[in-house]
Amino acid sequence: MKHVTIKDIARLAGVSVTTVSRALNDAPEINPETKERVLDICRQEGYRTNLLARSLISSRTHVIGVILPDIAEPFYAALALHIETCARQFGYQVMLCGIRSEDGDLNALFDFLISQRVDGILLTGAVPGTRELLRRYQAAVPIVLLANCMSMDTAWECSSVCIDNYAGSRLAAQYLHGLGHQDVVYLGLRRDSFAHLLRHKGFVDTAGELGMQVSTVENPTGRSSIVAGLQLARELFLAPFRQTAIFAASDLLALGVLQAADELGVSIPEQVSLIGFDNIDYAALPKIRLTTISRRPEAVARSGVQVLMELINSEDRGEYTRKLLAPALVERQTCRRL
Amino acid sequence: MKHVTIKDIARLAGVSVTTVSRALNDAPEINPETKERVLDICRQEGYRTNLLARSLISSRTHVIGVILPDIAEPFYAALALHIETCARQFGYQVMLCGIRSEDGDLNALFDFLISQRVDGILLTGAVPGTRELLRRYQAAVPIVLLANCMSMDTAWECSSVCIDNYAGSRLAAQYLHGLGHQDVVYLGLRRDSFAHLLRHKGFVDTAGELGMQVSTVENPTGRSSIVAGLQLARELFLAPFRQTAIFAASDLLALGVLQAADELGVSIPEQVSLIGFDNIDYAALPKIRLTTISRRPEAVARSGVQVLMELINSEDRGEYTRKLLAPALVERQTCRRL
DNA sequence: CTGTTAGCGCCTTCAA
DNA sequence: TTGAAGGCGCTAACAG
Repeated sequence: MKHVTIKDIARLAGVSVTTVSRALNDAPEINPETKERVLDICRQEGYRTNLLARSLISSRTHVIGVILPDIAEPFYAALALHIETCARQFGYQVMLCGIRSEDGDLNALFDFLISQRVDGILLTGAVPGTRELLRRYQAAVPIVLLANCMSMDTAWECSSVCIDNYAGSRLAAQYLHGLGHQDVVYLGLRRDSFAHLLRHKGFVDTAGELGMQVSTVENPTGRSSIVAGLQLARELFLAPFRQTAIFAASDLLALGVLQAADELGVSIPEQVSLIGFDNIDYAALPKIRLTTISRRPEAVARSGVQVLMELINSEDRGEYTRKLLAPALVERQTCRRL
Repeated sequence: MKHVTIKDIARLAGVSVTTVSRALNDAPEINPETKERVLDICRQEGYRTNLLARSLISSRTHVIGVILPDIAEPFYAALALHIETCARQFGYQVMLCGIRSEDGDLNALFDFLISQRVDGILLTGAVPGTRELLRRYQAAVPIVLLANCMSMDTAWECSSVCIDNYAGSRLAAQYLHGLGHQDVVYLGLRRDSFAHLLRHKGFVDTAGELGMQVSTVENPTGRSSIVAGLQLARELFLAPFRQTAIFAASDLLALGVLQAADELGVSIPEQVSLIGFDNIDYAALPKIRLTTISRRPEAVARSGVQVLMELINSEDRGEYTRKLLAPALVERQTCRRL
């Protein structure tokens, strides 16, 4: 592919490359007529600025790198979509990078992005080894952590944006209490995840304040999947069961609960109310209609991009912004008033 | 952000930049010891090649642009994921660009990508104005159309990879016939979409050959959404209804059909069998379990990347590769044997 | 208003 | 085996 350069245009227009450059960047010191003539030739010849060359000088690429754990997961897909939309409003392009758990060589990915001279990086999800990554790369490129609640620990020297997991569960507890539920189960506690620990604490604390009984079912599988939810719920439903509501630690678990209920003839919400956490797209489906807590991907994305932009445009590093966003209750049809 | 350059390293190592360059690109003409010493200093100083500079010379960025209509649509999310995985195997990074229908200025997007000097572009989905785009940009950058069946028309001078929509419906018809269905409905024909026209033709042709009756319900809404499916199916179920199976032109329509059936007490598959088209993630959900035709995003992605790589590495343009991939039947629980 | 010169960071001749 | 010089396409001084 042969590309037309500023030099070609200069030759064709009979002017110097500087003049062409000025025309292109509408600089003030240029004769309007010359400018028009030059621009005409540019259009005619299909000239397109070589951004590589420009970035080489300005050391600004107007590209940010976005690292997602898995774009096929609906929450991250939504996040990606909104990041892109928002970044574009700032004149930025997104370079999207997925990491699969197997070959997850994040170091290589960071090296690549920095070599590519991206202006900043959005690292989403709670990736193992994040701290190490920050220590190694934060000096070389602005980084903002997204949807990673560990980063809210004051010991983490970094900027981050995350939904408030604690407040989310609080919301769920208050909602169930408002519907008259007194005896509920928290299904799917994962001790390996900081986010889940927070969710659990928020729920238990609030339920306690409101005088509700809560029994916790742990999820030992280490994954919040539909099958995990299915298994946990089966055990729950097969034993004598007095609780009136279930708070599932994630929507996928909740879907598993729905399936178990189906199998065992437990009707939701008539016999048991169910509320999830995440508000993944599936939750809105006709046959699902799951009441849940939204992690508000759009708000997280917008805020994350903003924080990153500020970081990019600020001179002094070493000052970090942290945002904890309020989650939102999405009421659908899996909870009923007692 | 101050970056270490090859020059800094040269100074620190007491050699010339050329030598450093040779060490970095493991060129043969260099003393192994010098090389080690230089590389040590590079590591120590956190040197990272400036790919902008390198690309400026090589005029290869090892980046491809991928344009998606909507990353939040499960099919395209899956496509993106696999494109990225596959491109990486070729040593390529992906620059992902979503286009929202509103501001869909594809010309600007193409200009940007070309300015960014991406080595090639994957344009996915059936975007209006594709022909015009090809005419304008194909000379400047290798382009491959993905999941756009219009491009299979021989009048289109371009490379493309697409699932065989005709064969997909054929599969559906044969499957229903095999189960003993003789009288079926094709639900959701959209005359504005070439893909849908093909799906319809494939179904009707095959049904005819097999001696089945097929009645077609058109979808006038112009969108294959859940609500569209819901409305069409309501009308269908409320009138006297003798058919034993429904082929929905897309999975979203099928989800609408499921909801209508639920509402009106029609049980699937006991009273009516249902088969969709797409195999979106939702289709596999516990409470859905929709039998459908897969568009095989992984295969489409892999093939598309391959074709693009060949195009990038070949000298002569003007020769186009087209691939029509075979779809696959995904049997779940919404069809029954008569 | 316009052109000349220099340089961004790197690679590639060509000489030493 | 090493280095010096030139240039990729562009912008930014500084003269004219």
